[in-house]
Amino acid sequence: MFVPTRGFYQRPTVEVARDLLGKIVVRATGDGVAAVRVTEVEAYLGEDDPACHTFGGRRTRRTETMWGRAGVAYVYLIYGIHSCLNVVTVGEGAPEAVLIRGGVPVAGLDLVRRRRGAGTPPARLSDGPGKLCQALAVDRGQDGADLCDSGSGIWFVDDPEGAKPVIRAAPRIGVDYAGEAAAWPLRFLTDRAEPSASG
DNA sequence: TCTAGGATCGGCT
DNA sequence: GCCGATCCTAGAT
Repeated sequence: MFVPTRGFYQRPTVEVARDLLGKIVVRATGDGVAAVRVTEVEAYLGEDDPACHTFGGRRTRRTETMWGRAGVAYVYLIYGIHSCLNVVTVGEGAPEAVLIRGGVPVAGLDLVRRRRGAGTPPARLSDGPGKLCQALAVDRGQDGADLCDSGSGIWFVDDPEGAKPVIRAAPRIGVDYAGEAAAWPLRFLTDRAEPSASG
């Protein structure tokens, strides 16, 4: 199974975002292995993107990971409750990233159910950024984890079924504060992704 | 120090 | 469709 090398991530963020669709996030912990096929992502374009944490060159303790090398995880806490998993792109000094917004579990289903609640419908187990992190036991402990090294406990692989997904673009979610950038079509979904209320 | 607000989610109406 | 949870971050003082 092909594991993307660092060069995969050292490319323009939108390209990486589209290519991450259909890939599988694998997460190994002491509890076992779980994996989710990515169906929805968003691109965040760094210093010139008002929706991005590093807009205007903001470089703080939280965003430090985004300023570093490509191919590592950027994980932050939102609303004091939920973790969000991002993939750092481009390279040193270019603080851009792809937010993994959602996917469908393809391995370790029992583990995912245990983490998300036994009664959760399968389609709802990881169909949001916070849910996906809960399903894969990702929190800020994974901030800075190297996605090119399976020893980090989190990495991507190609889908063995391999079919190139149909991709459509849409405005990003929850970034109304970003003015016209909120309308930029930087959210990418596959045909399998659940359409959201906003379309 | 203090304060406002957030790349969300689930429960309730 | 609306709203509260919950706490960290960033910017202001």
